Amino acid sequence: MADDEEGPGAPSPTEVQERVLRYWEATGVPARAYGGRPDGPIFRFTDGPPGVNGPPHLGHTEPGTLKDVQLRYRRMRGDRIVSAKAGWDCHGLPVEIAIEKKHGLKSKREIEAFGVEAFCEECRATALDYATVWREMARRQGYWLDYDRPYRTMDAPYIESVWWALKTLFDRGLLEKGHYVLPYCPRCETTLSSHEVAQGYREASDPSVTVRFPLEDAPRDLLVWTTTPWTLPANLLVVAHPDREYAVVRRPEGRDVVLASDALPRYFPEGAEVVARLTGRELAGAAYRPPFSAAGPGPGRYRVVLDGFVSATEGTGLVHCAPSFGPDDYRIGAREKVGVFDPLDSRGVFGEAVGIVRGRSFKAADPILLHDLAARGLVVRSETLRHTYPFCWRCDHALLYRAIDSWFVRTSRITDALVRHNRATRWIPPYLRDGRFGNFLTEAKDWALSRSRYWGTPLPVWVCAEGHPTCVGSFAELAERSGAPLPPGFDPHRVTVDRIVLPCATCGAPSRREPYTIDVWFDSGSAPFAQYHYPFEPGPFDPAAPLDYVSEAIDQTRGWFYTLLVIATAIFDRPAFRVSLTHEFLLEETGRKMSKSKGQVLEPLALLDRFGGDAIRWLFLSQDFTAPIRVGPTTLEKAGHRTLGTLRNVVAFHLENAAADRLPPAGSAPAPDARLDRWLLSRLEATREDVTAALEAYDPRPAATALRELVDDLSTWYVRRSRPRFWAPADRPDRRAAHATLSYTLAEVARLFAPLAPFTAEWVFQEVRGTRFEDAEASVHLAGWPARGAERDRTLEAGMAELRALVEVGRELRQRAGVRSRIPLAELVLFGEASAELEGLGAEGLELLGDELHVKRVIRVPAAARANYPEAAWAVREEGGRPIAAISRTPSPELLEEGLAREVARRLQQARKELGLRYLDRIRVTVSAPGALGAALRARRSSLASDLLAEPFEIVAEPLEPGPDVRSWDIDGTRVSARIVRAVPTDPRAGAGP
RNA sequence: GGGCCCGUAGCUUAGUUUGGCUGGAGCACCCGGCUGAUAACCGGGAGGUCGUCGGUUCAAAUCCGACCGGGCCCA
Repeated sequence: MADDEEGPGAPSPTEVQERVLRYWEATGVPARAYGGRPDGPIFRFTDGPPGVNGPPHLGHTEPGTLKDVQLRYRRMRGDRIVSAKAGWDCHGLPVEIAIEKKHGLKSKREIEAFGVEAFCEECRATALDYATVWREMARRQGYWLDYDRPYRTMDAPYIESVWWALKTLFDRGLLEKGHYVLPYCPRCETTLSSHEVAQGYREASDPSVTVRFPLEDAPRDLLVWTTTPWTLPANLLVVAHPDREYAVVRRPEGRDVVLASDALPRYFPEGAEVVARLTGRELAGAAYRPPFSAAGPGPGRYRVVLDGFVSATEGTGLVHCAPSFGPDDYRIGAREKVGVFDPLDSRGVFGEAVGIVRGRSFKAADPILLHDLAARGLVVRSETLRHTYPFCWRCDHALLYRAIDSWFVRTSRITDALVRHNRATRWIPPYLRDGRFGNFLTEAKDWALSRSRYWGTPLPVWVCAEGHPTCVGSFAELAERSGAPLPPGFDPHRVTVDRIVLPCATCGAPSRREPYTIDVWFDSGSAPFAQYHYPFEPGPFDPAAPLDYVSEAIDQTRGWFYTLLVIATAIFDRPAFRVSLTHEFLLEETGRKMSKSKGQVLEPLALLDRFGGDAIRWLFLSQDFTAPIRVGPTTLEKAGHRTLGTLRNVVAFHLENAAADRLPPAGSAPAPDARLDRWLLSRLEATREDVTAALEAYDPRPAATALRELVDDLSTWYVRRSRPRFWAPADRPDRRAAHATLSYTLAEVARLFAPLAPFTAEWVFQEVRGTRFEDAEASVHLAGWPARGAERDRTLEAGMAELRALVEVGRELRQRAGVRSRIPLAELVLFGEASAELEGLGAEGLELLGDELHVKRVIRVPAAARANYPEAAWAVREEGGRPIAAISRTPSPELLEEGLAREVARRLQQARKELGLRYLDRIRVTVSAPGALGAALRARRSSLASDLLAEPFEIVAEPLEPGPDVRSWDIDGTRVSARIVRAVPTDPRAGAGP
């Protein structure tokens, strides 16, 4: 700040950020800080690995901020961070889809023609395409992790650890093959897990049709409702509810129809003729003609069966059942032993079995099938329904549910343990534990783990012709079982691993690898141990210890949080994490959802450049991030302003003031006498307590609030009230005490801010301590967390709060008296007994009050007679019918004069400022003021001159000639003008200027 | 249809767990003041059916119930 290029005032947030980044990078501060103190208590953390084959959006800065606050706090506290590694999620469909697009590949057949090995190589090459952009975003928001040595889910050691985990599950009977109905993406030609599906629900229009199923042995038709006409060719059964009543309704247009009685109003006008009523049970067994004959005959097919799942609120109470295409359908089909019929190929296209839609994709078959049914008079009603439907979370294609072979993690067998371990974790906000997350656990379905894809961790299971599985848990085991050493630099991906044939562990017959990769969420859920190549290499991972802290967005209740818990429970039988801090998504400034697919994305790097990382951090931290937060240029502009901007300005004031007399930074904690100083130190300690408690509790919100209030107090009370002390000569003890107190406080404030606003905090710390951004050791982030400071003086804090309330009362009285603050008033009277707290401030308190309100005398009158203070002479404030305070209304001529002289002084100060002068710049002044005002000025000439650093300071009666150096004002009807000239130019360039 | 969360001034919100003074504050607006760091600050004004209705209570933004509206998750 001593540089002459830098003018007075605080630097912009961007300047602060640039300066700090340069310092950090030049001296290597982050690398020293990442891991915390090597011998400190362990703080277990894992960064959830983002997929980085695409660019980040602004929303990704929010979890980074919340993680970073806690990590910085822990480091300053002296903890060892395990681990401080960044991680990248490298596998999976997002990467594959990018390569498919690049080469115009449209199906798995085309990928195989292209060559799986080459395809995977390209996936590997592009998986981290945007890692540098992500890293840059972290850099500019001040998210400190080790990005030089990240863990990567595609690395061989990582995969080996995942294999170890899978083998552990396999040995415990928790990894099995099954044939179930699963969500399936026909474009990607693979199954998805339920938590992947959960990410992709959206509004869609589908047909809603009611179709006649004619009964074989009665002149009646069953009315069957469906929203998926394409499943009708696969129909094998109709399901009725056993206990509901069904009605047989006479229809003029054709045969009688059967439907649930309570569905009648939805289909027919009141008064429809009901010819019979019967229960579902009585319907059971009735045979019908299926709408299409594709599936062909089979035992038990095409009859009414019973089940309780039939909905009472939708449809006809008679449900079409195609066992291939729905979980309930499958269950009922299996129970009734009618087999399955699936006319679709792996791409969801109809084959030969259903001639009229052969070659059509499943959804495209709907209108053709409906047309055919209508032509046969079987369609009773056909409408369009808007409802939520699942789409592929990565390629956006409509999903279907189909029965298919898949490998499962049997999460349904460990539900109790999942629930128990979840109960031992702390969620912020707390309702997630038993709410959204807890509910999901109790309903946990088996985790469909396998994917029929290419770029992923290969499922380490080999199967012989007999179907015996052999699970491999390490590369050594693979080599041993296969009887041949693995090639040097063995890469476990497809196709290399597919070529390895093993003897079956059960029967010795040759076994081939199951051609699946696994769900990428198993990769990321393994991160806490796989990043250390556990259990193959020594490392800090402790199988008994949950992570101390994770933080992600709310959607991860179905994603990473979930897979972490499943894996921790199934393998280590413990909770996955002690504390989860979960935030809601960001909204655009307009309140709309931030969408990555719809363009209009706020470019995070540009915004971070423009407003600085601390602005966006503060935006998240000072609001309730458990609710959606709106972000945009306008909100960011304001975000850091109030608190961080004010702090920068206090520091700028302090620096300039200290530089003026070359006062050194405070060393240790000062022990000042002045009440104002002691009050500030007490407030500082109170804030330290609050911030520490908040961060100990993992919730930065109260910390941000406490810091904001401290900065407010610092700026609007401490500095303002201390101004005369700061202007005093440098050898005055009071000046030194004020300086030391402010210097010390600002350095401590910097440490308290460091976890939340690391750039601003670093700048404050360096500037206030005069360390000049030179030495890594001097970084605030290596400075340690503030220890307990001076004992709080709660009486003083309360007394000062009361005093400030009295100032507000006084201001109101002045307003009512109609006298501007610049004109001193004679007397302020306080009525009644002072509180003990206020009493504690002593005479100094009253002086301070008088000073602040510009009143010559403040007295306290215990027992007041209201009549002694008539309205004409006094403005009186009453509360509850009793007078609280009174101020004398009318200033004497002397007071008036003093006020006017002050007014002139103020305008001259204003002029100094407008001329861009610094504290120590001297000026030459000639003031023209007539009559009494002139006399008043003359009487105060010497003090005015020294205040204004004006020499000479002349006062004349005659008007000044107008000119460029002359300003003139009208002060309460008196014409005043002044010529102000810089005495000695401080800046050579300014001196040579125009 | 089920679960969870939310609804306080034009906007952002504190207060709700544990019922109690006149429901605070910031931004924006109007009037006034102050200002040798500040896009700062201070006083006054205007702006509130505390989503609606009902209940409990001496007392309800706060507790209970129903409903309305919004969001998210799941069927």
